[in-house]
This record gives sequence, structure tokens and C-alpha cells, in this order.
Amino acid sequence: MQEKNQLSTLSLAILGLIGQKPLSGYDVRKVFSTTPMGHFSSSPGAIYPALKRIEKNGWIKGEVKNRKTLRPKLVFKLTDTGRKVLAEHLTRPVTKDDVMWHMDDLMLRFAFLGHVVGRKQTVKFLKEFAAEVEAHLSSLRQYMDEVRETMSPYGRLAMDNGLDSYRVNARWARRAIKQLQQSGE
Amino acid sequence: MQEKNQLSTLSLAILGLIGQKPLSGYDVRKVFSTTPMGHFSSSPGAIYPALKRIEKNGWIKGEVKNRKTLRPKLVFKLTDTGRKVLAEHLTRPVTKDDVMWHMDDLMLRFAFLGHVVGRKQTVKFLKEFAAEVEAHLSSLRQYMDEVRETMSPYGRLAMDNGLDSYRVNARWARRAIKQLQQSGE
DNA sequence: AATTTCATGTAACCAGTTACATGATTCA
DNA sequence: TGAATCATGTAACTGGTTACATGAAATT
Repeated sequence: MQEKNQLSTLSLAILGLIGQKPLSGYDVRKVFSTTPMGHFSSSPGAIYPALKRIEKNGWIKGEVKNRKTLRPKLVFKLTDTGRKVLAEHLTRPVTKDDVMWHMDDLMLRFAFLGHVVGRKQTVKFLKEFAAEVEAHLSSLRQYMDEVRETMSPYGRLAMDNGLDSYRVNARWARRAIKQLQQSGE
Repeated sequence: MQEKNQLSTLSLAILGLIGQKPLSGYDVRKVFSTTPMGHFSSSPGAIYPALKRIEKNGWIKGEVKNRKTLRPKLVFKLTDTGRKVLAEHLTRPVTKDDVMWHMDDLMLRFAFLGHVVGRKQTVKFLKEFAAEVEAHLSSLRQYMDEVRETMSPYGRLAMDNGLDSYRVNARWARRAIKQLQQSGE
């Protein structure tokens, strides 16, 4: 039905978590409110509707653990299509656009990737990521050289921060590739 | 009327830009679509309503440059209250929460800060920023030590990236402080 | 003459926020 | 027995997205 697997960041986060192990809405909220994944809202008004949407898409399925209680606890697990959609989303090519404006999504993708598709694909992702970051880095450097004089010291410092961030991401990716490559055979 | 200066990120970006020099909606869109500030949507459906909202708040005022054309060009400039609200927003203390979940907003604040309130206040901001980032860094490190063994290599790498990012931000801030301090007297 | 850029807007939609609401279970 | 935590949800609102729409001015 809905082909565009245009996962929102929140949906991706939820799908990825449930992919690791079945969770209830409350469990998801707990993860978002107590771990470094906490920049996602853990508000019920975000989580429960999102779970319903995702279930309606057929990517997860809720199972009622109603041990005679009135308040049923709904534990969601990934369906087969869900796993497929997730894997497809995670392994999409890394674009320039992603690197420029959706770095956080890329990191989220990485965090789930190894678990869903394994080491080889993860290394592939990281290589694309590194290449794209390095490309962007050099074009940013060029842009900066062009506008450097026209900017205030503050503007320059702000841009330096951007450069630093990309640089550290590139280095991290290269390091990660090495580690993953020598950890498996 | 509306006291809560709960600027959304987009409003802050617009307000900050207009604070540097008067701009039309089209000008704002152009900045968002051609500079590193481009992760803001430059879509008219975002910009024009936002400008109206901000104007209704009394923070900017549009002036029609209608050189007899039918399509008037609206150039917005910051009002006095606007400048006050902006300055107040930019100089708010840097919180742990900001550092954890709104790093991009902090960078945006920094980028405008020097222009709006000057070097001394900017340095103060950077010192708070550095301190808060360093504090968060050490608590993150601690958290990581606790959960390190329980995590997959992928999870560990993802967390490493987080640590790297904070580390580089802390270093950047310390460097920026030094530069700004020795650049003025 | 045709295309691109300037310039401003609206309408339908969607996702997320805040605040509210309910009630069971466990712990002090 | 009172508080905290478990557990799920709704309703009103807000802000941003996508797509549509219009037309002047400048460039090719």
C-alpha cells in the first residue's frame, strides 16, 4: 500500500528499537527518557500514536499480554515486512543531503545497522559515509576560503565548529571501519 | 502579551538573520537555500507564515518597498522589543538539557551572539558552554563504562561517536574563548 | 520568445507538543 | 496508606511539509 518508506526519524527509532527486541509503548518511552537516545520525545502523545501508525503500516504487530489485568500491556514485535522495510531504509545509499542536513539520522541508522544487516553491510555503509563526509568537508573548506574575509570572527568560529564536527565524523568512520574489519576474520 | 519567549529554532534563525540586517521573506529563503544554514526549510509555506507570526509578536516590522509595483516587497527589520527578546534568548544560561539535546540551537545562538551582545557576553556564553559540555562528557563517559560490556560493538562505536562529538565541541569552545580574549585588548 | 529568477502567498495535511485523564501495582 | 511507578491513551493546538498558484523582472 504505502511504498514510500519515508520513515520519520521517530518512526525509525521506534522500529529500530523494536527490531532489537519486542517492546511495549511504555518500554519505548523508558528508553527515550533514560538513555542517550533521549532527544526523542518520550511523551505518550508522540509514542502511542506513532506505534499505531506503524502497526497500521504492517511493520509491527502488537500482542496483548493481558494476564487477566484490565489494562492490557501491548508488546510490539517487528513483522517480516517490517524487518524488510527497516533493512531497506538502513541500507539506502548515503547521500550528500543526508550528510549536510541529517547527520543525526545517519547516526541512528548506523546504530541499528549492525544488528539488522550484519558487519559487511555496516562496513559498506561506513565507507559511503566516510567518503561523503570527506567530500562535503572539502567543499565546505573551499566555501569557507571564499567567504572567510567577509565574515565576522564569530561567523568564522561558528564555521570552524562545523568543520571540526565533520572532520571528527570522518575520522570516527575510518576508525570504525578498521575496527570492524579486523574484528571479523 | 506573549511573555514566554519560547522561540522555535526557525523563529530564532529568522530573528537572528533579520537582526543582522533587514531582509525580505525571499531574502531569508535565499540564505536558507544557499548557505550552511540550509537545514532550515526554505519553503514559502514555512517562511512566510513564520514571518507573520513574528511580526504579530511585535518583534519585527515589515516595511513595504512598493516602488509602484503591484507585488510589494516586504522588508522586515527588528523592532526594539525584538532586539530585546533576541538578546535575552541568546544570553539565557546554557543548560545541561541544551547540551544534551539541542546542540544545534546552541550553535545558532553562538553564531548570532557576538553580533547582538558583543564579545564579553559571547565569551561568557562560551565558558558556560564549555563547562556544561565537559560536565556532560564526563557523565557520558561514566555511563559508558557502566554499560560498555553489555553493548554490541556497533552500539559501542555509536557511543564513541557521541563522545568524540562532545569532546571536539569542548575543545572548540576553549579555543574560541582564547581567540576572542586575545583579539580584544 | 523563452527561461530563469524575483517575490509572495494559500490550502490540505501530518506529526509532534502539552496537558489532561484513568487506573493498577509496587514500594516505603 | 500514601507515593511512586507501571501502563495506556485522548484532545486541542501548533508548526512545518508539500503542492499549488500567481505574476513581474531580468537574462539568454
